[in-house]
Amino acid sequence: MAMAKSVKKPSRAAASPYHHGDLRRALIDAALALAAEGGPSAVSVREAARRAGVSPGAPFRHFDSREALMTAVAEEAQQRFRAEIEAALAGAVAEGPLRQLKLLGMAYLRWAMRNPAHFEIISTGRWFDHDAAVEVSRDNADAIALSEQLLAQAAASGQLRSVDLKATQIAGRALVYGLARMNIDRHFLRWGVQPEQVERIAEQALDVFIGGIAR
Amino acid sequence: MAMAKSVKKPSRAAASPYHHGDLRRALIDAALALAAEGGPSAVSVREAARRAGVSPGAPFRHFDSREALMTAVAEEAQQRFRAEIEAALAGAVAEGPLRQLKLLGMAYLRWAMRNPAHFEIISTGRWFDHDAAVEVSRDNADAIALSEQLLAQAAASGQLRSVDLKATQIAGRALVYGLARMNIDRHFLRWGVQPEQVERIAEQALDVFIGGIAR
DNA sequence: ACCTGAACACCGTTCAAGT
DNA sequence: ACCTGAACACCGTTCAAGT
Repeated sequence: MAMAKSVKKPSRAAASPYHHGDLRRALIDAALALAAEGGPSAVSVREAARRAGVSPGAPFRHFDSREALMTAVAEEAQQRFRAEIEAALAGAVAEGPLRQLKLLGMAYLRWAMRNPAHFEIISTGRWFDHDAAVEVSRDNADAIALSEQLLAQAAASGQLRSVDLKATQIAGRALVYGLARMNIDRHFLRWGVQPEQVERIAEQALDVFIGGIAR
Repeated sequence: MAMAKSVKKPSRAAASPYHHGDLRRALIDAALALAAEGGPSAVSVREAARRAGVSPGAPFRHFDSREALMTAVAEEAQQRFRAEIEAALAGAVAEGPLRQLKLLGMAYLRWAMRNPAHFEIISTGRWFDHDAAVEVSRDNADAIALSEQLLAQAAASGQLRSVDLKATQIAGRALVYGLARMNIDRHFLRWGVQPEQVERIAEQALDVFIGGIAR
Protein backbone atom coordinates (compact mmCIF):
# COMPACT_ATOMS: atom_id res chain seq x y z
CA MET A 1 0.00 0.00 0.00
CA ALA A 2 2.83 2.37 0.95
CA MET A 3 4.68 1.21 -2.12
CA ALA A 4 1.76 1.72 -4.46
CA LYS A 5 1.53 5.25 -3.23
CA SER A 6 5.19 6.04 -3.76
CA VAL A 7 5.03 4.62 -7.28
CA LYS A 8 1.92 6.58 -8.15
CA LYS A 9 3.07 9.96 -6.94
CA PRO A 10 5.98 10.72 -9.28
CA SER A 11 4.38 9.17 -12.38
CA ARG A 12 1.26 11.31 -11.98
CA ALA A 13 3.05 14.53 -11.08
CA ALA A 14 1.72 16.25 -14.19
CA ALA A 15 -1.62 14.47 -14.52
CA SER A 16 -2.72 14.82 -10.90
CA PRO A 17 -4.65 18.01 -10.39
CA TYR A 18 -3.36 18.43 -6.86
CA HIS A 19 -0.11 20.33 -6.21
CA HIS A 20 0.37 21.66 -9.66
CA GLY A 21 3.92 22.90 -9.37
CA ASP A 22 3.66 26.30 -10.93
CA LEU A 23 -0.01 26.98 -11.50
CA ARG A 24 0.56 30.71 -11.70
CA ARG A 25 2.89 30.25 -14.67
CA ALA A 26 0.57 27.70 -16.31
CA LEU A 27 -2.39 30.10 -16.04
CA ILE A 28 -0.45 32.97 -17.60
CA ASP A 29 0.65 30.72 -20.47
CA ALA A 30 -2.91 29.47 -20.99
CA ALA A 31 -4.19 33.05 -21.01
CA LEU A 32 -1.54 34.10 -23.55
CA ALA A 33 -2.58 31.19 -25.76
CA LEU A 34 -6.29 31.99 -25.42
CA ALA A 35 -5.63 35.62 -26.34
CA ALA A 36 -3.60 34.60 -29.38
CA GLU A 37 -6.41 32.29 -30.50
CA GLY A 38 -9.45 34.48 -29.99
CA GLY A 39 -8.32 37.92 -28.91
CA PRO A 40 -8.15 39.39 -25.40
CA SER A 41 -11.87 38.91 -24.79
CA ALA A 42 -11.46 35.15 -25.27
CA VAL A 43 -9.40 34.95 -22.10
CA SER A 44 -11.52 33.48 -19.31
CA VAL A 45 -10.36 32.39 -15.89
CA ARG A 46 -12.39 29.21 -16.11
CA GLU A 47 -10.97 28.20 -19.48
CA ALA A 48 -7.42 28.95 -18.32
CA ALA A 49 -8.10 26.76 -15.28
CA ARG A 50 -9.46 24.01 -17.51
CA ARG A 51 -6.33 24.07 -19.67
CA ALA A 52 -4.14 23.96 -16.60
CA GLY A 53 -6.17 20.99 -15.36
CA VAL A 54 -7.47 22.57 -12.18
CA SER A 55 -10.87 23.48 -10.75
CA PRO A 56 -12.60 26.82 -11.44
CA GLY A 57 -11.71 28.22 -8.03
CA ALA A 58 -8.02 27.34 -8.09
CA PRO A 59 -6.80 30.41 -10.05
CA PHE A 60 -8.07 32.67 -7.30
CA ARG A 61 -5.33 31.39 -5.00
CA HIS A 62 -2.87 33.09 -7.37
CA PHE A 63 -4.81 36.02 -8.80
CA ASP A 64 -7.36 38.17 -6.99
CA SER A 65 -9.48 38.54 -10.10
CA ARG A 66 -9.59 38.10 -13.84
CA GLU A 67 -8.13 41.61 -14.10
CA ALA A 68 -5.15 40.58 -11.97
CA LEU A 69 -4.51 37.65 -14.31
CA MET A 70 -4.71 40.00 -17.29
CA THR A 71 -2.24 42.33 -15.59
CA ALA A 72 0.25 39.46 -15.24
CA VAL A 73 -0.35 38.56 -18.89
CA ALA A 74 0.29 42.16 -19.88
CA GLU A 75 3.54 42.25 -17.92
CA GLU A 76 4.71 39.12 -19.70
CA ALA A 77 3.75 40.47 -23.14
CA GLN A 78 5.39 43.81 -22.37
CA GLN A 79 8.65 42.05 -21.54
CA ARG A 80 8.66 40.32 -24.93
CA PHE A 81 7.77 43.56 -26.69
CA ARG A 82 10.58 45.44 -24.96
CA ALA A 83 13.11 42.71 -25.75
CA GLU A 84 12.33 42.93 -29.47
CA ILE A 85 12.70 46.71 -29.51
CA GLU A 86 15.95 46.67 -27.55
CA ALA A 87 17.41 44.07 -29.88
CA ALA A 88 16.52 46.19 -32.89
CA LEU A 89 18.12 49.31 -31.43
CA ALA A 90 21.22 47.59 -30.05
CA GLY A 91 22.98 47.57 -33.40
CA ALA A 92 21.99 51.12 -34.31
CA VAL A 93 23.63 53.33 -31.71
CA ALA A 94 25.99 54.77 -34.29
CA GLU A 95 23.19 55.78 -36.68
CA GLY A 96 21.65 59.24 -36.98
CA PRO A 97 18.61 60.12 -34.87
CA LEU A 98 16.07 59.93 -37.69
CA ARG A 99 17.42 56.55 -38.74
CA GLN A 100 17.12 55.34 -35.15
CA LEU A 101 13.56 56.66 -35.00
CA LYS A 102 12.71 54.66 -38.06
CA LEU A 103 14.26 51.50 -36.62
CA LEU A 104 12.34 52.10 -33.38
CA GLY A 105 9.11 52.47 -35.34
CA MET A 106 9.79 49.39 -37.43
CA ALA A 107 10.56 47.22 -34.40
CA TYR A 108 7.38 48.47 -32.73
CA LEU A 109 5.32 47.69 -35.82
CA ARG A 110 6.85 44.30 -36.44
CA TRP A 111 6.06 43.03 -32.98
CA ALA A 112 2.61 44.63 -32.91
CA MET A 113 1.68 43.06 -36.22
CA ARG A 114 2.99 39.61 -35.46
CA ASN A 115 1.47 39.53 -31.98
CA PRO A 116 -1.74 41.50 -32.46
CA ALA A 117 -3.67 40.10 -29.48
CA HIS A 118 -0.79 40.52 -27.05
CA PHE A 119 -0.16 44.03 -28.35
CA GLU A 120 -3.85 44.80 -27.92
CA ILE A 121 -3.74 43.71 -24.30
CA ILE A 122 -0.84 45.94 -23.35
CA SER A 123 -2.04 48.96 -25.31
CA THR A 124 -5.81 49.06 -24.97
CA GLY A 125 -5.92 49.55 -21.22
CA ARG A 126 -9.41 48.14 -20.93
CA TRP A 127 -8.11 44.67 -20.14
CA PHE A 128 -6.18 45.34 -16.95
CA ASP A 129 -5.28 47.98 -14.40
CA HIS A 130 -2.49 50.04 -15.90
CA ASP A 131 -1.43 51.51 -12.60
CA ALA A 132 -0.89 48.00 -11.21
CA ALA A 133 1.35 47.04 -14.12
CA VAL A 134 4.63 48.58 -13.08
CA GLU A 135 6.71 47.25 -15.94
CA VAL A 136 4.24 48.28 -18.61
CA SER A 137 4.14 51.84 -17.28
CA ARG A 138 7.91 52.08 -16.94
CA ASP A 139 8.60 50.69 -20.43
CA ASN A 140 6.14 53.11 -21.89
CA ALA A 141 7.73 56.07 -20.17
CA ASP A 142 11.11 54.85 -21.42
CA ALA A 143 9.90 54.65 -25.01
CA ILE A 144 8.43 58.14 -24.79
CA ALA A 145 11.67 59.50 -23.34
CA LEU A 146 13.73 57.81 -26.05
CA SER A 147 11.69 59.20 -28.93
CA GLU A 148 11.80 62.65 -27.33
CA GLN A 149 15.56 62.44 -27.06
CA LEU A 150 16.03 61.29 -30.66
CA LEU A 151 13.78 64.08 -31.94
CA ALA A 152 15.65 66.68 -29.88
CA GLN A 153 18.93 65.41 -31.33
CA ALA A 154 17.55 65.65 -34.85
CA ALA A 155 16.30 69.18 -34.18
CA ALA A 156 19.64 70.25 -32.68
CA SER A 157 21.49 69.20 -35.81
CA GLY A 158 19.00 71.02 -38.04
CA GLN A 159 17.39 67.93 -39.55
CA LEU A 160 13.74 68.83 -38.86
CA ARG A 161 11.26 71.04 -40.70
CA SER A 162 8.83 71.74 -37.87
CA VAL A 163 9.81 73.44 -34.65
CA ASP A 164 6.91 71.90 -32.71
CA LEU A 165 8.71 68.89 -31.24
CA LYS A 166 5.88 67.80 -28.97
CA ALA A 167 3.34 67.74 -31.79
CA THR A 168 5.86 65.95 -34.02
CA GLN A 169 6.51 63.35 -31.35
CA ILE A 170 2.81 62.72 -30.79
CA ALA A 171 2.16 62.56 -34.53
CA GLY A 172 4.87 59.93 -34.84
CA ARG A 173 3.44 57.82 -32.06
CA ALA A 174 -0.10 58.23 -33.40
CA LEU A 175 1.14 57.03 -36.79
CA VAL A 176 2.70 53.80 -35.52
CA TYR A 177 -0.07 53.14 -33.02
CA GLY A 178 -2.64 53.82 -35.71
CA LEU A 179 -0.97 51.38 -38.10
CA ALA A 180 -0.79 48.70 -35.40
CA ARG A 181 -4.43 49.31 -34.53
CA MET A 182 -5.60 49.25 -38.14
CA ASN A 183 -4.03 45.81 -38.31
CA ILE A 184 -5.75 44.61 -35.13
CA ASP A 185 -9.09 46.05 -36.21
CA ARG A 186 -8.81 44.58 -39.70
CA HIS A 187 -8.94 47.92 -41.49
CA PHE A 188 -6.34 46.97 -44.07
CA LEU A 189 -8.72 44.67 -45.90
CA ARG A 190 -11.01 47.64 -46.52
CA TRP A 191 -8.01 49.59 -47.77
CA GLY A 192 -7.20 46.92 -50.31
CA VAL A 193 -4.05 45.82 -48.50
CA GLN A 194 -3.56 42.06 -48.30
CA PRO A 195 -2.24 40.56 -45.03
CA GLU A 196 1.17 39.74 -46.50
CA GLN A 197 1.56 43.33 -47.71
CA VAL A 198 0.72 44.98 -44.39
CA GLU A 199 4.24 45.20 -42.96
CA ARG A 200 5.61 46.56 -46.21
CA ILE A 201 2.94 49.24 -46.59
CA ALA A 202 3.39 50.18 -42.92
CA GLU A 203 7.08 50.70 -43.55
CA GLN A 204 6.29 52.89 -46.54
CA ALA A 205 3.88 54.96 -44.45
CA LEU A 206 6.60 55.38 -41.84
CA ASP A 207 8.98 56.51 -44.59
CA VAL A 208 6.46 59.08 -45.79
CA PHE A 209 6.18 60.44 -42.26
CA ILE A 210 9.89 60.60 -41.52
CA GLY A 211 10.58 62.00 -44.98
CA GLY A 212 7.94 64.60 -44.20
CA ILE A 213 9.35 65.79 -40.90
CA ALA A 214 12.91 65.82 -42.25
CA ARG A 215 14.22 69.03 -43.73
CA MET B 1 -65.15 46.99 -15.40
CA ALA B 2 -65.01 47.82 -19.10
CA MET B 3 -64.65 51.47 -18.14
CA ALA B 4 -61.85 50.80 -15.68
CA LYS B 5 -60.02 49.02 -18.43
CA SER B 6 -60.37 51.82 -20.97
CA VAL B 7 -59.17 54.34 -18.40
CA LYS B 8 -56.22 52.24 -17.43
CA LYS B 9 -54.94 51.49 -20.91
CA PRO B 10 -53.92 54.93 -22.21
CA SER B 11 -52.52 56.14 -18.90
CA ARG B 12 -50.28 53.11 -18.59
CA ALA B 13 -49.17 53.05 -22.21
CA ALA B 14 -45.56 53.76 -21.21
CA ALA B 15 -45.50 51.98 -17.85
CA SER B 16 -47.11 48.75 -19.00
CA PRO B 17 -44.48 46.31 -20.16
CA TYR B 18 -46.76 44.78 -22.73
CA HIS B 19 -46.92 46.27 -26.24
CA HIS B 20 -44.03 48.63 -25.88
CA GLY B 21 -44.54 50.71 -28.98
CA ASP B 22 -41.04 50.81 -30.37
CA LEU B 23 -38.95 48.41 -28.37
CA ARG B 24 -36.35 48.14 -31.09
CA ARG B 25 -35.66 51.86 -30.94
CA ALA B 26 -35.68 51.87 -27.11
CA LEU B 27 -33.13 49.04 -27.01
CA ILE B 28 -30.78 50.82 -29.41
CA ASP B 29 -31.01 54.00 -27.33
CA ALA B 30 -30.39 52.09 -24.11
CA ALA B 31 -27.38 50.38 -25.70
CA LEU B 32 -25.98 53.72 -26.91
CA ALA B 33 -26.34 55.10 -23.38
CA LEU B 34 -24.73 52.04 -21.80
CA ALA B 35 -21.79 52.31 -24.19
CA ALA B 36 -21.36 56.01 -23.44
CA GLU B 37 -21.39 55.25 -19.70
CA GLY B 38 -19.08 52.25 -19.53
CA GLY B 39 -17.66 51.58 -22.98
CA PRO B 40 -18.81 49.04 -25.57
CA SER B 41 -18.27 46.07 -23.26
CA ALA B 42 -20.80 47.54 -20.81
CA VAL B 43 -23.58 46.94 -23.32
CA SER B 44 -25.61 43.90 -22.26
CA VAL B 45 -28.87 42.71 -23.75
CA ARG B 46 -30.32 42.10 -20.30
CA GLU B 47 -29.48 45.58 -19.02
CA ALA B 48 -30.87 47.20 -22.18
CA ALA B 49 -34.05 45.16 -21.66
CA ARG B 50 -34.19 46.29 -18.03
CA ARG B 51 -33.89 49.94 -19.04
CA ALA B 52 -36.60 49.50 -21.64
CA GLY B 53 -38.78 47.89 -18.98
CA VAL B 54 -39.14 44.49 -20.63
CA SER B 55 -38.21 40.92 -19.78
CA PRO B 56 -34.81 39.38 -20.63
CA GLY B 57 -36.19 37.46 -23.59
CA ALA B 58 -38.03 40.34 -25.22
CA PRO B 59 -35.07 41.84 -27.14
CA PHE B 60 -34.68 38.59 -29.08
CA ARG B 61 -37.93 39.33 -30.90
CA HIS B 62 -36.10 42.31 -32.49
CA PHE B 63 -32.47 41.19 -32.62
CA ASP B 64 -31.19 37.70 -33.29
CA SER B 65 -28.29 38.16 -30.88
CA ARG B 66 -26.28 40.66 -28.89
CA GLU B 67 -24.12 41.08 -31.99
CA ALA B 68 -27.18 42.03 -34.04
CA LEU B 69 -28.07 44.69 -31.46
CA MET B 70 -24.51 46.01 -31.61
CA THR B 71 -24.71 46.13 -35.39
CA ALA B 72 -27.82 48.32 -35.15
CA VAL B 73 -26.05 50.52 -32.60
CA ALA B 74 -23.08 50.82 -34.95
CA GLU B 75 -25.32 51.83 -37.85
CA GLU B 76 -26.87 54.56 -35.70
CA ALA B 77 -23.47 55.82 -34.52
CA GLN B 78 -22.11 55.75 -38.06
CA GLN B 79 -24.99 57.92 -39.25
CA ARG B 80 -24.15 60.58 -36.65
CA PHE B 81 -20.45 60.36 -37.48
CA ARG B 82 -21.12 60.81 -41.18
CA ALA B 83 -23.46 63.77 -40.59
CA GLU B 84 -20.75 65.61 -38.63
CA ILE B 85 -18.16 65.06 -41.34
CA GLU B 86 -20.49 66.10 -44.15
CA ALA B 87 -21.42 69.29 -42.30
CA ALA B 88 -17.76 70.17 -41.85
CA LEU B 89 -16.97 69.62 -45.53
CA ALA B 90 -20.11 71.31 -46.88
CA GLY B 91 -18.67 74.81 -46.50
CA ALA B 92 -15.24 73.89 -47.83
CA VAL B 93 -15.82 72.85 -51.44
CA ALA B 94 -14.01 75.94 -52.71
CA GLU B 95 -10.88 75.27 -50.64
CA GLY B 96 -7.71 73.59 -51.86
CA PRO B 97 -7.30 69.82 -51.50
CA LEU B 98 -4.85 69.91 -48.58
CA ARG B 99 -7.08 72.34 -46.70
CA GLN B 100 -10.03 70.01 -47.30
CA LEU B 101 -7.98 67.07 -46.07
CA LYS B 102 -7.24 68.94 -42.88
CA LEU B 103 -10.93 69.80 -42.38
CA LEU B 104 -11.82 66.15 -42.99
CA GLY B 105 -9.26 65.05 -40.43
CA MET B 106 -10.42 67.61 -37.88
CA ALA B 107 -14.08 66.65 -38.23
CA TYR B 108 -13.13 62.98 -37.85
CA LEU B 109 -11.10 63.72 -34.74
CA ARG B 110 -13.67 66.01 -33.14
CA TRP B 111 -16.41 63.42 -33.34
CA ALA B 112 -14.14 60.55 -32.33
CA MET B 113 -12.91 62.42 -29.28
CA ARG B 114 -16.30 63.64 -28.13
CA ASN B 115 -17.96 60.25 -28.66
CA PRO B 116 -15.17 57.82 -27.80
CA ALA B 117 -17.34 54.80 -26.98
CA HIS B 118 -19.49 55.14 -30.09
CA PHE B 119 -16.42 55.67 -32.23
CA GLU B 120 -14.87 52.58 -30.68
CA ILE B 121 -17.89 50.49 -31.60
CA ILE B 122 -17.85 51.45 -35.27
CA SER B 123 -14.09 51.22 -35.67
CA THR B 124 -12.95 48.29 -33.57
CA GLY B 125 -14.84 45.63 -35.48
CA ARG B 126 -14.85 43.22 -32.57
CA TRP B 127 -18.27 44.41 -31.39
CA PHE B 128 -20.38 43.53 -34.40
CA ASP B 129 -20.36 41.90 -37.80
CA HIS B 130 -18.91 44.43 -40.20
CA ASP B 131 -20.24 42.70 -43.28
CA ALA B 132 -23.77 42.93 -41.89
CA ALA B 133 -23.47 46.68 -41.34
CA VAL B 134 -24.12 48.00 -44.83
CA GLU B 135 -24.01 51.69 -43.96
CA VAL B 136 -20.81 51.44 -41.97
CA SER B 137 -19.05 49.70 -44.84
CA ARG B 138 -20.38 52.12 -47.44
CA ASP B 139 -19.45 55.23 -45.42
CA ASN B 140 -16.00 53.88 -44.89
CA ALA B 141 -15.47 53.22 -48.55
CA ASP B 142 -16.73 56.74 -49.28
CA ALA B 143 -14.27 58.30 -46.85
CA ILE B 144 -11.41 56.30 -48.35
CA ALA B 145 -12.41 57.36 -51.87
CA LEU B 146 -12.69 61.02 -50.83
CA SER B 147 -9.24 61.16 -49.25
CA GLU B 148 -7.79 59.39 -52.28
CA GLN B 149 -9.38 61.96 -54.58
CA LEU B 150 -8.15 64.93 -52.53
CA LEU B 151 -4.61 63.55 -52.45
CA ALA B 152 -4.65 62.93 -56.20
CA GLN B 153 -5.80 66.52 -56.74
CA ALA B 154 -2.99 67.81 -54.52
CA ALA B 155 -0.46 65.68 -56.38
CA ALA B 156 -1.76 66.84 -59.78
CA SER B 157 -1.21 70.47 -58.84
CA GLY B 158 2.29 69.74 -57.54
CA GLN B 159 1.54 70.29 -53.87
CA LEU B 160 3.04 67.03 -52.54
CA ARG B 161 6.58 65.98 -51.69
CA SER B 162 6.17 62.21 -51.91
CA VAL B 163 5.08 60.38 -55.03
CA ASP B 164 3.80 57.39 -53.07
CA LEU B 165 0.12 58.36 -52.85
CA LYS B 166 -1.08 55.08 -51.37
CA ALA B 167 1.47 55.16 -48.54
CA THR B 168 0.69 58.84 -47.95
CA GLN B 169 -3.01 58.12 -47.77
CA ILE B 170 -2.55 55.26 -45.34
CA ALA B 171 -0.15 57.28 -43.22
CA GLY B 172 -2.78 60.02 -42.97
CA ARG B 173 -5.49 57.62 -41.94
CA ALA B 174 -3.18 55.90 -39.46
CA LEU B 175 -2.39 59.30 -37.96
CA VAL B 176 -6.00 60.31 -37.32
CA TYR B 177 -7.06 56.81 -36.29
CA GLY B 178 -4.06 56.60 -33.99
CA LEU B 179 -4.93 59.92 -32.35
CA ALA B 180 -8.55 58.88 -31.87
CA ARG B 181 -7.39 55.54 -30.44
CA MET B 182 -4.85 57.12 -28.10
CA ASN B 183 -7.74 59.12 -26.71
CA ILE B 184 -9.95 56.05 -26.26
CA ASP B 185 -7.14 54.06 -24.70
CA ARG B 186 -6.15 56.90 -22.36
CA HIS B 187 -2.63 57.25 -23.72
CA PHE B 188 -2.60 61.03 -23.56
CA LEU B 189 -2.32 61.06 -19.78
CA ARG B 190 0.97 59.16 -20.08
CA TRP B 191 2.09 61.72 -22.65
CA GLY B 192 1.45 64.57 -20.26
CA VAL B 193 -1.51 65.85 -22.26
CA GLN B 194 -4.50 66.92 -20.16
CA PRO B 195 -8.00 66.02 -21.40
CA GLU B 196 -8.86 69.62 -22.30
CA GLN B 197 -5.69 69.89 -24.40
CA VAL B 198 -6.26 66.74 -26.41
CA GLU B 199 -8.17 68.24 -29.32
CA ARG B 200 -5.66 71.08 -29.64
CA ILE B 201 -2.61 68.82 -29.63
CA ALA B 202 -4.32 66.49 -32.11
CA GLU B 203 -4.83 69.44 -34.46
CA GLN B 204 -1.16 70.36 -34.11
CA ALA B 205 -0.14 66.78 -34.91
CA LEU B 206 -2.35 66.93 -37.99
CA ASP B 207 -0.67 70.20 -38.98
CA VAL B 208 2.76 68.61 -38.63
CA PHE B 209 1.67 65.77 -40.91
CA ILE B 210 0.07 67.91 -43.59
CA GLY B 211 2.96 70.37 -43.42
CA GLY B 212 5.22 67.37 -43.87
CA ILE B 213 3.59 65.93 -46.96
CA ALA B 214 3.24 69.38 -48.58
CA ARG B 215 6.00 70.56 -50.87
C1' DA C 1 -0.15 25.49 1.78
C1' DC C 2 -2.86 24.38 -2.18
C1' DC C 3 -6.81 22.57 -4.47
C1' DT C 4 -11.83 20.74 -4.95
C1' DG C 5 -16.57 21.24 -5.61
C1' DA C 6 -20.70 23.32 -4.53
C1' DA C 7 -22.78 27.63 -4.43
C1' DC C 8 -24.26 32.48 -5.86
C1' DA C 9 -25.12 36.22 -8.89
C1' DC C 10 -24.50 37.43 -13.23
C1' DC C 11 -24.96 36.92 -18.78
C1' DG C 12 -26.81 35.30 -23.67
C1' DT C 13 -30.31 32.66 -25.57
C1' DT C 14 -34.49 29.58 -26.13
C1' DC C 15 -39.15 28.42 -25.74
C1' DA C 16 -43.64 27.31 -24.04
C1' DA C 17 -47.20 29.94 -22.32
C1' DG C 18 -49.82 34.08 -21.81
C1' DT C 19 -52.36 38.62 -23.77
C1' DA D 1 -48.06 39.85 -33.13
C1' DC D 2 -45.52 40.78 -29.00
C1' DC D 3 -44.07 39.89 -24.41
C1' DT D 4 -43.38 37.01 -19.94
C1' DG D 5 -40.97 33.91 -17.10
C1' DA D 6 -38.74 29.78 -16.43
C1' DA D 7 -35.02 27.27 -18.07
C1' DC D 8 -30.16 26.11 -19.78
C1' DA D 9 -25.33 26.68 -20.37
C1' DC D 10 -22.05 29.74 -19.63
C1' DC D 11 -18.86 33.14 -16.57
C1' DG D 12 -16.42 35.44 -12.25
C1' DT D 13 -15.97 34.77 -7.56
C1' DT D 14 -16.40 32.84 -2.73
C1' DC D 15 -15.86 29.47 0.69
C1' DA D 16 -16.15 25.38 3.42
C1' DA D 17 -14.09 21.10 3.07
C1' DG D 18 -10.56 17.98 1.71
C1' DT D 19 -5.26 16.50 1.10
